[in-house]
Amino acid sequence: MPELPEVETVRTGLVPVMEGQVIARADIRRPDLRWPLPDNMSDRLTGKRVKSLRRRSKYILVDLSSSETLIIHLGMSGRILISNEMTGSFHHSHPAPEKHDHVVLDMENGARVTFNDARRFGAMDLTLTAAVETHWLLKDIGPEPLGNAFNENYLAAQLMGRQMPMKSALLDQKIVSGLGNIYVCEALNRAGISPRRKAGNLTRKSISRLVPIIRNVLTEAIAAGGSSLRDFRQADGELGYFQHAFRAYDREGKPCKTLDCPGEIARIVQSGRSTYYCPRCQR
DNA sequence: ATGTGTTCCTGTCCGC
DNA sequence: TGCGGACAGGAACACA
Repeated sequence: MPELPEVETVRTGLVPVMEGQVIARADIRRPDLRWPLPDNMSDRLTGKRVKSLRRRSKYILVDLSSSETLIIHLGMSGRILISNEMTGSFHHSHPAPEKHDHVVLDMENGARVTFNDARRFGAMDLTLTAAVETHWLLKDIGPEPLGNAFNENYLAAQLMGRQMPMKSALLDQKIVSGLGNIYVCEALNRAGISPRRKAGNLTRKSISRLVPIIRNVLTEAIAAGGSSLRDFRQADGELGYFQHAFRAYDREGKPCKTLDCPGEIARIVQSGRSTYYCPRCQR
């Protein structure tokens, strides 16, 4: 579930259970996700208070009282479940861990935060809070698409001279960070820009239209709680319904939703990933 | 420097 | 119901 709007939704869901709370117990159930988990991860989390939960691109940043920050990336299939102690039995307890529950954090308030990731493309690391921006995973990523640094001038400069298709350009986290396959398709459809268009060939006018469209798509998706695809494990945080607003993504063969456009959505493959677009109105 | 293809891993869905 | 192949929200890495 992992583009910017979904990650932001997860972050928002974690705030009430984690912020200001002490991590009472950290159960690291396997030593690695995409990469090895940090050394002594359990000890470095246990007893630490969560000062704040931030997001950078598709990363959740958990700032701890120890001056360290837990960096979390959900990869392709990562999700975070929140559970509370089951009452009614004499011993209050949580549901038994499920398959692919790799990291389980018990908060002092009784809430349990479980990181589940079947494919294990996700990642976690611990680093000094002061050094988060220079962490190897974060140091080269581009500006936040909802921030001021992402604007017409910036994007024009980034796209200038680029031969790659627009689809690839917007997926490139160095150009702008946080977009993924869904929201790139959606933004390009709304903007009437073909995903195959060479990035360097966009007109200035086209770029000036695209920037606010990207912002709007993301903002609307965040407001909808993100998009829920095949999995909707009801963690607080993944109740999204933006998938109902898709105009292109996963709509192959269906009518284009652009006003008065008689076209239908096509699916093509670009650098190994599905692209959905309307060949009629996206040029 | 740029752009593309491969790779990591597991689960699900679709056609036979 | 089983089996094989395609495909899945990401992105680092190797290579032209």
